[in-house]
Amino acid sequence: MLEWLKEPELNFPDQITAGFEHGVCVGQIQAKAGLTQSTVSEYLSILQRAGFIESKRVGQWTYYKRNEGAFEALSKLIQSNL
Amino acid sequence: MLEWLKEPELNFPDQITAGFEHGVCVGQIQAKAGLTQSTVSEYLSILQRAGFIESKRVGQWTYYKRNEGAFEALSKLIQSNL
DNA sequence: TTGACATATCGGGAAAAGTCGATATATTTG
DNA sequence: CAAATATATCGACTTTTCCCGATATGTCAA
Repeated sequence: MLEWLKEPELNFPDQITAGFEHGVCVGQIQAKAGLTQSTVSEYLSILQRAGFIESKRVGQWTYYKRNEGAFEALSKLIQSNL
Repeated sequence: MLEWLKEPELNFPDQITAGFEHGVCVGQIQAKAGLTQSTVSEYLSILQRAGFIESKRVGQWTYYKRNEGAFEALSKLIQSNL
């Protein structure tokens, strides 16, 4: 999922509601993942708590997008401690 | 354990048999880890199969040391794909 | 070759992670 | 407000991972 969210336009061409400035909504991710709605929702919330993605509620949809800063920080941490 | 093996002289001052050119022996790692011999042995063999450490049998001892190349490769992979 | 020591492998139980269906909550529309 | 839709949460079950004791293998020294 994190890979997918690197290029939302490419990986979620079916998302019609507006643009991708807020990210991708749960339903789109679920469809692509082939897991149940509850599993995907929980997974996304874990990633969010870990700081890797951010969410924005817009109407009845929740959009998730990557928090690139977290990945940069992790990359540096890994580089210096691995 | 991987952290420990970055500085064997510092982390395993009790190892007396020769130097550290071959790495650290299982018993030393086990003592520091506080896990059973079998657990540590299995763990080390997993890390070896994954390519992160190398082993050298010297007499009745098996010495393990980090394979820095694997860590560099992983670091690059993470950097470019994260 | 036998006994002592170091390590490896095996089988199983406990803990953690992954996944699901059912249901709750939130939002929009009529 | 009621129905429809999207997402979140809960409890249970399954799968995977972790860790152990017992035992096997390999090596050294007497």
